[in-house]
Amino acid sequence: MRDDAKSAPLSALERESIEYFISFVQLLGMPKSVGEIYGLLFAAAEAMPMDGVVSRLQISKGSASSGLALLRELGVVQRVYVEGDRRDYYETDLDVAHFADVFFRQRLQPRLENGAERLERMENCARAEIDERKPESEQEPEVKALARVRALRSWQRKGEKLLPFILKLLKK
Amino acid sequence: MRDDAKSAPLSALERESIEYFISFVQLLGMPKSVGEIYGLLFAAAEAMPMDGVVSRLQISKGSASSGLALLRELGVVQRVYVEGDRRDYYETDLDVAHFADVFFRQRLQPRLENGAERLERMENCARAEIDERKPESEQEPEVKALARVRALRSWQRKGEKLLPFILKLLKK
DNA sequence: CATTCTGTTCAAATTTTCTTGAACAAAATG
DNA sequence: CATTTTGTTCAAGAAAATTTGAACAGAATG
Repeated sequence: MRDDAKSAPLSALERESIEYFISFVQLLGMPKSVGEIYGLLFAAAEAMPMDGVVSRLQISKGSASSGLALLRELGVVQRVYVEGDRRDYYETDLDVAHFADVFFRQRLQPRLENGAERLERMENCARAEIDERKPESEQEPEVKALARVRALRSWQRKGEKLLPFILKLLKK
Repeated sequence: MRDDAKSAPLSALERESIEYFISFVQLLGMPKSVGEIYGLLFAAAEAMPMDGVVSRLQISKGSASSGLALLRELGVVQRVYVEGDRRDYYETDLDVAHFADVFFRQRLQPRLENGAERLERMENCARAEIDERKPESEQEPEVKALARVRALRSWQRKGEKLLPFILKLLKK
């Protein structure tokens, strides 16, 4: 039952790669361990089993398992078959774009959609507040509120236009 | 010494605005309270003192103070003078873009720069590893590593090109 | 089949991040 | 000036996110 401290220390290249991807995934709001795993696999010339990930990065089996699952779900890590070995092996292709692509689709897009709904409601609220007070002439603040909602909507639209553009740029 | 529970409850519009900006700032990795404050100020027709923020949002003075400081630093909230009142008042203009702009400049840009340096080092490492083993003919994996570093660099470049474009689009 | 090996799941522990509130400084007030 | 008001800072507490590891399930092995 061989255990920890048994595998080669990380090479300089691997360390750099790992740090590169740690900061990358953190930018996308993902946990550090996911970046470590991806960085290791990216630097690795060969596909690697989960054991390898665990022993080289000194992380727990649990983290490795769920990190790899996530990366696989994102489509940035693939499982490969290695003849004569029962274990699953993992590798990355060179297409880092999936990462960003998934980020935009899964984080930005839902946010934008949810934001659009909320804006709709905000506009209704603002209008309702104005109507309620029509008799009184003290309409100022409510009108201002409506103007704000409209300003916000214009930003929301900008975001909505930006998204497909970014996605296109990521596709080569 | 009037204290908590003294101020009007949030209107529907304010609640929506607050939730809108909570999710927005969280996307940029900022704390919820910052989104609450911004959302309240955005919906408010009038400038508001820190007390107002504290009592309407039911957050602590500390959070309000540092949240407002951050927002001011980002340039998305301004301090305004109100005659006959000792307190500072705060308001937002309608330019939500600052937010995103700051995000890109302060988060993405440094990451890209740091990433570029790291890539440099990675390429050197990869080359060094190749040279070390030149005598042996078993060069395969090292060459592969170099190819990977180069692939990564091409993605890095894409990011670098994307950034100014996004910034431009945000400026109206 | 019983055993070993591989990988997943999830509750508990840990770490990180955010919030609170009390202490403080500075400025205004009377 | 002594007092009150306003706002900041920062250590301690609370909350949220991440990681661990032990228990488990299923597949391969002999």
